[in-house]
Amino acid sequence: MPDSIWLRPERAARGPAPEHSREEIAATAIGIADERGLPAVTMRAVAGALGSGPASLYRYVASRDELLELMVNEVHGELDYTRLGSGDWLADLLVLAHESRAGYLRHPWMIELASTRVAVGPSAMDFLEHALAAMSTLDVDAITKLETVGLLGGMVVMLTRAELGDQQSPEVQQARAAYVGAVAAEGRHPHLAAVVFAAASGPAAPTEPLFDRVVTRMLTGLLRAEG
Amino acid sequence: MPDSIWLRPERAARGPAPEHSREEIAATAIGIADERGLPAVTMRAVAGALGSGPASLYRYVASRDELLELMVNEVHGELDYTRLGSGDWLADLLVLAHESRAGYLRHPWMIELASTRVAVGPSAMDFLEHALAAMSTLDVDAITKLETVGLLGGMVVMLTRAELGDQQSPEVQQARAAYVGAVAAEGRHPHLAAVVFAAASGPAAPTEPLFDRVVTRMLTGLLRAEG
DNA sequence: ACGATTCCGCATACAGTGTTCGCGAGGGAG
DNA sequence: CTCCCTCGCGAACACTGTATGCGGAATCGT
Repeated sequence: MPDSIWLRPERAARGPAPEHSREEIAATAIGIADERGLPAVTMRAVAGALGSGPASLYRYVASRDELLELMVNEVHGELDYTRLGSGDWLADLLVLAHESRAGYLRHPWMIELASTRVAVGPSAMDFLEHALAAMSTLDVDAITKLETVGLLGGMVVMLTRAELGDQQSPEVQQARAAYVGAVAAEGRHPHLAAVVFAAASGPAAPTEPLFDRVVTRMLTGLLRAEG
Repeated sequence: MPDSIWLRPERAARGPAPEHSREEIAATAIGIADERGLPAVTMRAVAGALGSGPASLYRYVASRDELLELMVNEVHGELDYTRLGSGDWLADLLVLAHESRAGYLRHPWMIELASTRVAVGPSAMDFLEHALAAMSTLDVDAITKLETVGLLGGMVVMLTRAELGDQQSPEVQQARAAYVGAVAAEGRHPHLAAVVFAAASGPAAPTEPLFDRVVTRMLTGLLRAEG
């Protein structure tokens, strides 16, 4: 029995009205994730922030996964599409990429979610529609366009993750740095040692131009007329 | 206190010898993941397959995360670098990309792990060393090369995930398909509807050439002399 | 050769997770 | 008004990862 939360009515036809809306639940969960990270988004925590017990949440959501879907959808709903319609497909796709990136920067935990699951909700459908609209003048078959949107989304996730840096705890970072340093000092990885030395002296390169350059390269490569 | 498993000696200086090796533990966990998926890799399951209790595993590994690190390292150790050394940096990087992809295809759960954590272990260091060696003749600064390796790895993950298709359970897939169909039929997403229609009629496009094309495009874009 | 020391294996237990069951109460449709 | 459906939720279950403390074996220093 196919059962998507987006096909289920938010309010039942009969009976008392629910005390919370999906939007409110999503916003509450997002608040928790923003300030304490994704692992803190437990059923108990969200229910508690809503002022009720864990079991009550299951009246709105069939599983924790669906709760996460609600959160992702809400963030996708924050995106702004008013800068579209330039007439240039590449410019429009870059706008979409930047909007997407902005969402990830506002809610870093979204990166982890976007890396694992493919967003399928009302807001994701709107995003997809806009992306396809941007490519509507291109003479490429529909499936390629769909793949392009998928790869573009993945690329934004990758680049934004790199931009945000290591998401791990300081102890893990320190442990890894110690190990990499040991390997570099050990002498059997000369190229690695050179990079470690260079990274220790110079600061991180500016990431802003990298984003547009990489995305543009990929898109033009994918959508070249020759297919 | 920095504490990486790769800096900890596998066998202590004194005391009895451990009954299992890290390699054996990793192989056991990999076996479980291969046949029952990553969530089935619990401390109890791995310990049970090794013929002991859960607490024993913690003599070898400080946490479940470290167990996963062992698994990732083991798979990276399967890669074959004998096809390198062509003299052409792009060809060599493509070989590395294909080797990496082969590892993901052999162990699909690796995709999920690679999406979340950055691999840092002996085998990952070897991979990195080979990648940097391939780019050694290029006149690009070291940090850019490092970024390139990271982006290349992420790209391979993305493409291989797309190649493997939806990793979700059939019920979830069906539910999502039903929802997308409903949105397409609803009429307010014309471009989406067109793609859904096209996808329903034609089969999936050949992914093989896509892989090389996308990777090549990205690499040449990143490593252009103009930087 | 022989203690002293150090580490291994493991039974047990704990805190915390997602999730289910079953009930009483209250609102909406007829 | 009445019936029935739905909501909220206390309590419990099956798990998870992880900590503790112990007996005994292997190794080192002498």
